[in-house]
Amino acid sequence: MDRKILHIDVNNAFLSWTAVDRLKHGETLDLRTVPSIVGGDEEKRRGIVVAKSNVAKKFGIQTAEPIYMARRKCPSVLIVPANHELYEEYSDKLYKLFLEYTEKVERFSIDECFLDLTEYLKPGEDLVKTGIEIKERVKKEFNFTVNVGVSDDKILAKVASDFEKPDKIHTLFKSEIEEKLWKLPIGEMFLVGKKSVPKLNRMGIRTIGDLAKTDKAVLIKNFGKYGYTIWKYANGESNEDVNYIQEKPKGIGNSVTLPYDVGSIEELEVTLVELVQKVSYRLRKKNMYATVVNVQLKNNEFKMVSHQKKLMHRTDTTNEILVVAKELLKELYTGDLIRLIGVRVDGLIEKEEFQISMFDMKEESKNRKLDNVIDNLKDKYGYDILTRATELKNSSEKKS
DNA sequence: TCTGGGGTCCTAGGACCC
DNA sequence: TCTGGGGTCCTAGGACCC
Repeated sequence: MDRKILHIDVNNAFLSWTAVDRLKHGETLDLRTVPSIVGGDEEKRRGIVVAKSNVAKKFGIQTAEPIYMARRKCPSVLIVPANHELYEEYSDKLYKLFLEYTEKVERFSIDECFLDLTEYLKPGEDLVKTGIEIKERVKKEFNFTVNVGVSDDKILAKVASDFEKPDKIHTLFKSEIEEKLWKLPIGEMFLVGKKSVPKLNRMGIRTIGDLAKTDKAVLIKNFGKYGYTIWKYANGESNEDVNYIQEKPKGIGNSVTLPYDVGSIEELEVTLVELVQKVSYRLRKKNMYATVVNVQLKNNEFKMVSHQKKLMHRTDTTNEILVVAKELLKELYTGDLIRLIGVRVDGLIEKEEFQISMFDMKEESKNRKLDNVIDNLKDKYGYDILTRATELKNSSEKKS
């Protein structure tokens, strides 16, 4: 069954949205017309390029590279901070516009959607024309541009939207793969990243066409399930559906690169508490319980380690998660200098409103009441309104 | 000059059970 | 004198995406 799919991707999303927002607030310079980047805070050792303007790209600046490198390539590059609330606002606007065309919209990331128009085009309406219409409407109504990929296969639509940027529409129907897809280097394929490219190259696979024509049994032997997946993608046979029903998250995590390498567990615990508070707050906002807690550390040599623990019973309270997270940190910590610490909750399950076990009522009630009070204050006055006693203690210790 | 943060999915090995 | 095999659950690590 052939589908009618569009993949729509915002060009330089974070940078474009920042530029549009600044223009709206009276700024006269359009960031998109100069070498500019959205970057992390260098003083806090988070200095990487998050997004770039096309002008910055012309200087060879690449996403995810350290800002100092970007500056070396273009000393006059303008650096603006990230603003996730703003991005969510623009992402929502875009999503709502897409819903005018079909209810089958999958939000693949903050700046990318798949639209399934299979059953939504009226007689005489054309998929490409609809794609052009959406592209032009976004430009006119929101003042930023998108790329549109058009196909009868979901993954091919995604690959197509990546072809030539910005503000372009491309088709990549199954009937066009030999001509348009197979000549491309293997790394252009969705899911083929920098670790897989050399492995495939060693097997003599350099283009997507080489991959498509390789015996799938050989790929499965060498890469397992992944080998079969990319073989299907290369042959335009992903057959994946547009998942327009919003799925519940499977895990929630926060991590932070510390402003300096930390060599004591007491100091790590201070950040651990903050992370657990943030993660458990988000968990409660989603109305979910966690069944697994996970702690990660990255040392000053960038080596990542993690430990996780399945809980005896599901929970959403700060204290219960914190107790386990502290145990995991103790297990993990070997005395290295630590650069990053992270906390995740996994194995999330939805809260059933009317089935609260006796255990919850007895054991959790105190924790839950405390969390409720704190959450309500955070909702009302902003997330940073409250800090725990441990954090206060630590900051006063530091001052003295 | 020094490398972010939020996710998903897969694999492999060990424990444990029948 | 040697030591099954299948299934599930749990954990650690890694690849990939934006």
